[in-house]
Amino acid sequence: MARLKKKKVRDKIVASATKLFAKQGYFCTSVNQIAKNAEVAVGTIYVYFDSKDEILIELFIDYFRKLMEEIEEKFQNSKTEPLTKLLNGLRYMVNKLSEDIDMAKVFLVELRQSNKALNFIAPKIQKDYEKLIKKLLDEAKDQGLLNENIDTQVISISTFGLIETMLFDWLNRGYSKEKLIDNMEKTARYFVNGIRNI
Amino acid sequence: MARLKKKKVRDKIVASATKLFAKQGYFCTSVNQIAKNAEVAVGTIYVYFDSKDEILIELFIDYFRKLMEEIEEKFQNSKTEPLTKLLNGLRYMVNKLSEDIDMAKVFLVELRQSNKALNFIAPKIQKDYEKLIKKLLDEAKDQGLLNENIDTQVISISTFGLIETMLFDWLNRGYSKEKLIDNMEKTARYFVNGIRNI
Amino acid sequence: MARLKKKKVRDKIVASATKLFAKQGYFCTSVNQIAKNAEVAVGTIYVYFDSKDEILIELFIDYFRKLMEEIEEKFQNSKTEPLTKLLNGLRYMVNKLSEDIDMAKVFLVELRQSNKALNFIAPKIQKDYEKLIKKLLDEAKDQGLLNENIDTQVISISTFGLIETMLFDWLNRGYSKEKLIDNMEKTARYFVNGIRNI
Amino acid sequence: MARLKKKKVRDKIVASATKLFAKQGYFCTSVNQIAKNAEVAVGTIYVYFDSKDEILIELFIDYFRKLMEEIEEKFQNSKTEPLTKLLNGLRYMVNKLSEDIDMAKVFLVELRQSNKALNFIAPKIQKDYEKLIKKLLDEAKDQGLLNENIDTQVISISTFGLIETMLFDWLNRGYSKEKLIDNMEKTARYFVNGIRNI
DNA sequence: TATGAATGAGGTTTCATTCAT
DNA sequence: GATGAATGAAACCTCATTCAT
Repeated sequence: MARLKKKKVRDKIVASATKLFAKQGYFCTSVNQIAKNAEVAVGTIYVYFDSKDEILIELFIDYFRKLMEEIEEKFQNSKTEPLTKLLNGLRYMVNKLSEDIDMAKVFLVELRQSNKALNFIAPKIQKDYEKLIKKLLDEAKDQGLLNENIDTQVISISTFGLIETMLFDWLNRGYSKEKLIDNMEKTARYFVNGIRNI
Repeated sequence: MARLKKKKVRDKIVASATKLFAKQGYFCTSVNQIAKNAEVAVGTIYVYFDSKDEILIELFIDYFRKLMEEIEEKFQNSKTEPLTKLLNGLRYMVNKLSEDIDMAKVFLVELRQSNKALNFIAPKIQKDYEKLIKKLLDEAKDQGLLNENIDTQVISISTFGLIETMLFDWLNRGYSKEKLIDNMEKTARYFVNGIRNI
Repeated sequence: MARLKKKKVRDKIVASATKLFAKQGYFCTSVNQIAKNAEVAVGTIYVYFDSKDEILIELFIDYFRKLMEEIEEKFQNSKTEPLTKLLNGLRYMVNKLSEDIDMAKVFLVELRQSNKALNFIAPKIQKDYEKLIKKLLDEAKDQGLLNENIDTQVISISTFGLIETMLFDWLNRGYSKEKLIDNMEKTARYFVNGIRNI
Repeated sequence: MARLKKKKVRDKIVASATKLFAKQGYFCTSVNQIAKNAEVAVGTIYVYFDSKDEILIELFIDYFRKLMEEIEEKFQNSKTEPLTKLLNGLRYMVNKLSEDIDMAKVFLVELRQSNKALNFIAPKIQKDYEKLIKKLLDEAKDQGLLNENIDTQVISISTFGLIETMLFDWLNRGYSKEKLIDNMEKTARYFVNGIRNI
């Protein structure tokens, strides 16, 4: 029971921080604001986190690990053709992030901050993503779906960027989620068409 | 002569700010640091700029306007095939930005900050870019180089994202400029291949 | 207990501010000085007050409300003749203010500053004072002690001014408190003689 | 001609300072503002005045000297009864100050500032005023118009205060100049009635 | 005389963090 | 664990004054 409550307080803080970071950015959000919004005292935050930096970091790691696990599971279980898997994966990620706008905003903006703490996290996230994609592409190569001299690393980087870009544009212009998914589908298809062996 | 000196001081401030914003980010750079690095007094900064925000904004506008003008000129003067023009343009932008690493960093990171100031600038920059690209793509469509149902807006957004992504990856991993250009070439070719009418 | 301490810190800040505002004026007193003199950290001041302005405002309101309540009580309880009440009231106010020189100085000087904050406070104080005096004078008129065509509003304004002037002169020239009270008695008597119906 | 221009520039500065001090107060007015408003360069101000303080001081002295000279002349030339002269003098001063609202504001507010510079000037002004009034009252005493044990010093102080108060109230509440003059007449008559020997 | 860019000390305020309760 | 008053370094910005032109 105590355990449960502990979880609840921590979650309230994370939710509050995510929301405020998304709305105002990391630097324009004060720990006092996070506390007030989470309906706890400032001191309480420091019971669960060592510093303001830590909130951001843990928030990221938690979210991204879950996302990666979900994707990986999707990739492993299915027997679909690898390039279709890739399209599905990209759609899934965009869809998932679009369901938690606050997280998406934090993900897009703060991941690029040259914040001391994040300097350490951001590359790790991207590396995890790349490993996933490269495995898929190697599989595709093995099946002869990709030309031999296609650079799989470049594709990893690019697809990550396309996800970011599409989300960022959507957040900025505020159109419907359907339009976002449609845009992502299109750009992913263009790109995959470009690398597919014909 | 006085005019010349005035220009010089302003330029020193802009250079100092760009460098520091790139290294530490906007929020972790203090006006005092900018002043010290530019070898002027703090007060001098406020002779040329109304606020710290203004430095960032003017710095962006100045740089981006120049970049856009150069690209536009390249596009207009040449009689090359439109899709090749697009490839050339993307290469040119990456090349240009890679030559001023500090500016590139600021461009990639701060443009996403939801700062009051930037909320105003970022969309304008992207809109300028889009207009340029769409004109090119419409030209390509007219010449039958693109399939009729290709979404030119999505392509504009995507190519902007690919430039950002490639640069960001390069800055993070620190490989050679040749490798960066090569990566950009590849991803651009993949993408253009995907939309080209065959 | 915590409550008690909280009250004490606030009081220390108010006392420190009053003293320094009196000695140096509002603008020549820095928040750092107030903090140092109150033996608290600068930040502590902003726990209790929103801004430097607020300190001045709250300090005034607190003091003046108390003073008005005391006078009102004196006026209501006594069955003395109204014009004697007036003389007593004026003497009481001068006496009271002379006992807290710092407060008197702030009262005399800062009340005239056209500070945004004070523009709001000063009129309120004077209105409260006027209401009190006019009630007394109307009473006197009813008893036939004042000529019918005496302007009670003018008298309110004037007596307020006489208090201010006598105090200001005393502070400037630094004579004994007895002399101050004596001067106030005299001028009040001259004035009341001038309006009394004979 | 050069002389004339010199005068003109100085006057422009004084007029600008008076206006701004009246509107914003001494401390909230910057030298740059004064310069801009006077349509001269900042440096020019320091050609004519040693410091910001000096502007305020000279502005006061200039104005008050003229005012006193005018009153003195009025008092000397006339053969009117002294107490009527006093009433006339008070009316004249209020009338004069009410014609230059900016100067009146500065006069009323800044004269009380514990500004280092003015600490020296304010008493001098009041002393000049007192000397004038006491001379008049002594004359009245000699003619048997005042009771022997009337305190002429107190009256000097009080009448100065009444002028200030009436003006201050007028500025605060913003009624017509006729009403101001009427109020001053009334309060002066009440007061003089109170001291007149009957 | 007149200019106005340059100065830098000092102003108010914020805020991540601590610690006694 | 939970609290929130207290801290003080450091942030941005102002402004009276100077001085080379």
